[in-house]
Amino acid sequence: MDPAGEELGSPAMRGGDIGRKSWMVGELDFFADKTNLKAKQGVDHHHDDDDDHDQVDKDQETGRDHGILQPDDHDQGLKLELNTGLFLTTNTSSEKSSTLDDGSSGNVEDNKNKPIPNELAHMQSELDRLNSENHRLRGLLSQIGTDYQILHMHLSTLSQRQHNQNLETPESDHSTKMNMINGSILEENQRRFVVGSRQFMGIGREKDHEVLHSSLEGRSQNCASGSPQNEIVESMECKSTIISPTGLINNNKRPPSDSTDDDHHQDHDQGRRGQVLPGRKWVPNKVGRFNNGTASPGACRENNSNNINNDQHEDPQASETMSMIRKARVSVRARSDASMISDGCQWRKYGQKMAKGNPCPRAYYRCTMATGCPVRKQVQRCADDRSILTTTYEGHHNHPLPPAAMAMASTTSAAASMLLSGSMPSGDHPHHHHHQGLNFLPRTAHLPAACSASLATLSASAPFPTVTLDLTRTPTSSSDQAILGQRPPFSQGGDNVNSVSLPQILSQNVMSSPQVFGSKSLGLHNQGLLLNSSNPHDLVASETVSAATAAAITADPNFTAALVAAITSIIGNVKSNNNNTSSVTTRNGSEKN
DNA sequence: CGTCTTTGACCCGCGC
DNA sequence: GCGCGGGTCAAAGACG
Repeated sequence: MDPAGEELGSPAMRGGDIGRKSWMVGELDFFADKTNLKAKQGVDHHHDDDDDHDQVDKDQETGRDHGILQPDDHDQGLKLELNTGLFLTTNTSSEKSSTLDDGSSGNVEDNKNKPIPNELAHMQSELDRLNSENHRLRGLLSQIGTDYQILHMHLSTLSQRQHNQNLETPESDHSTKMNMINGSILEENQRRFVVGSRQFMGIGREKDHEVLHSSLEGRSQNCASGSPQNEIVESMECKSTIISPTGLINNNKRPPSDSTDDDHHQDHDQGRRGQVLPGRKWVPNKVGRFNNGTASPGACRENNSNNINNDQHEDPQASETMSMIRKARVSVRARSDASMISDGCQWRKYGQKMAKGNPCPRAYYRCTMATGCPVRKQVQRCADDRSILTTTYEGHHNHPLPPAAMAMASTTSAAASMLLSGSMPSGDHPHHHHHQGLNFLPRTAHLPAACSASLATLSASAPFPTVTLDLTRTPTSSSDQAILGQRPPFSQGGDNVNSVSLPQILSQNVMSSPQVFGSKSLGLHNQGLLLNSSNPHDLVASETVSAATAAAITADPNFTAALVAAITSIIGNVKSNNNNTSSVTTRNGSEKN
């Protein structure tokens, strides 16, 4: 974490500031804070106890400071879950009462006659239960951490081996490259989910958290310095270096001359200050165009041809694939009154055009969090409904991101993962499909029908394949819920602590950004976000999102940004789960093989 | 004074 | 070859 980030003050950096606070939230150790736990129980069972009011007030303050749902959320069970960081208990009163009744054989009359001892007994039993749950989860977390480390080492080894093979045999098998790419995407998703759930749960020692965080940030930063450690996570982003020694399509690595420590410091300084340093300007895209494949369509095409022409060792199919990755776009539709959604990154407007067929101008922004970052985004209001804001992201960041921005940035990788599933590059270029603007999936898309038809669409229209996430639509159908609740493929067995569900995402972001989400979170949970699972193993499949909830979500642009990223990741994982099928999904949800 | 936004000009690819 | 549309550049003005 960048301590100087607290200096962020410009409007453009507030998103990053929010994201930074989310990490701070993630460092809270709810499990270690037994007084906190006790206090929560006091809130749960002693609403009328004046002695606890002070503590409740403290909890309220704490909750506001850290973005925790407030006790005045009428759902006390939910509050308890969030403060333990897990959806361990039911939030329905009936289920809660049944839980409490489990430990007592007495009847209601007995409770009336002996209210205090019974309540104490209940508290004690509840405390014991939570402690045991606590202990179990610690064990699970430890196991997950260990598994992750092992997996990461394994992938690193494989990646390194593959890297060496690629260098030895330039015309390596395309599928192998694809495996590397997809592997990196999956690994990235997994990393995010692990970290995200860890952050959400707020469990684990702070030291562990710091180690993990620094490790992750280190990997990200090391990518710029070419450390072999990064080749898993960054294999896709750094691939261009391997493919093209000329650097013509070097999308994410600055030229060696730029990768100095001074530049790193400058980048960080820029991020801390929330503005471009004096004397620093955006690298002209005449450089950028040849340095990345994410500029204008012409630049992309020019870039591709340059790349292919200048690297005789390049596998044309792999080159095309990489081009597709770089050109893949993620479009987000969300209702917002703001001029653009806040996604944690720092943007600079560089152009505005009137697009044909839309009276609303289209604004062009580029990321200014680091010199030469190739990421751009377009923001335009929908012609039909001007309350809908369409934001299209393109490219990959070449710098470490604040958590909030990291979530959104991941959409590109997820999009690439989706777009690259199957055999897209095998001569069946998406340009040939030309189903412009429809919810038509090319045959390489494996999203479940309901998902593609409602929440996310893949457009293979030229010149860029685009994933569109429509948050203006409410996921109310059971199939939608199934999609949103689908367990990520890396969630193993009965352990769901590293799986991420929509409500977890919601709660996570509620907790992450108190200034923005603190009050709204109450509305979210009161307006139909149902967390009605008492069994953690069934948690993911049992959640629904109401129309009111979706409305509340989409009304908040910041919230939308994080949500979109999370949904995209889930969709990407759903895709991975369905990777053995090949289907075409039409707008009405029917599926053809 | 430095940074950001605005906006007209320019470049490029594509379709006819 | 020409026109159109999308995307970018860069000078000038606005802003703090």
